Amino acid sequence: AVMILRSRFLDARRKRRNFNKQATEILNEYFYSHLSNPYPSEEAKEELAKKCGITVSQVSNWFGNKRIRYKKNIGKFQEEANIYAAKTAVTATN
Amino acid sequence: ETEKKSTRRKKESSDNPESRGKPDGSSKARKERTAFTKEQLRELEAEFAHHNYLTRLRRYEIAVNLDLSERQVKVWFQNRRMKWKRVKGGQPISPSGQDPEDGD
DNA sequence: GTCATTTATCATGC
DNA sequence: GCATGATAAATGAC
Repeated sequence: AVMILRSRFLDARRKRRNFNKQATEILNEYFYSHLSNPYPSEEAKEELAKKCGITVSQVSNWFGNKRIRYKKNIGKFQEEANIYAAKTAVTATN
Repeated sequence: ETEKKSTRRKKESSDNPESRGKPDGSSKARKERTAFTKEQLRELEAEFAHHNYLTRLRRYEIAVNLDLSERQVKVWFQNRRMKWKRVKGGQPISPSGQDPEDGD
């Protein structure tokens, strides 16, 4: 019974703009090549942010969203998981 | 003054892959996300404008007044402080042209 | 206390 | 119409 209306005038905030294709590419590469521990360190975030042309906060947001959305529906991300897994040969292969 | 945000906590490798902020299966169902009313937010923000920090007495008074738990009031102030730091430290001055948007 | 994080929800893009 | 980025309530580590 959530009868609480957020506000009459929905906050004109949250201006969302999609990232570049290559930025998403970079982020996904990192995510799927560190799938066992998708938690980039602070400096890793800074590096990703620089490479993607976005802020560190945006990198954190992206990983936060990606993690939970991946967890909630792994099946939906299987295809792209394959794609990026093939692109990167890192992870724990020692 | 050369000091900055040096030693940031790190907890990784050589121990527990899990470092921080990860609700494990040990916690009971997470509380449903409460949508605070405008009045509640108004009061909270008004109080925050006076004091960034709460005394226990004040926390109790506010909780009773707004019909919130003390925990909710506490957490709200914590989150608010974090947000304040973010906004304040993010862009103290506008380089060129202001874009006063966003900011929940 | 701070603070990265989880999670739901919001607002937008297309 | 969902995909996606951003925000905020809630949690847990420290």
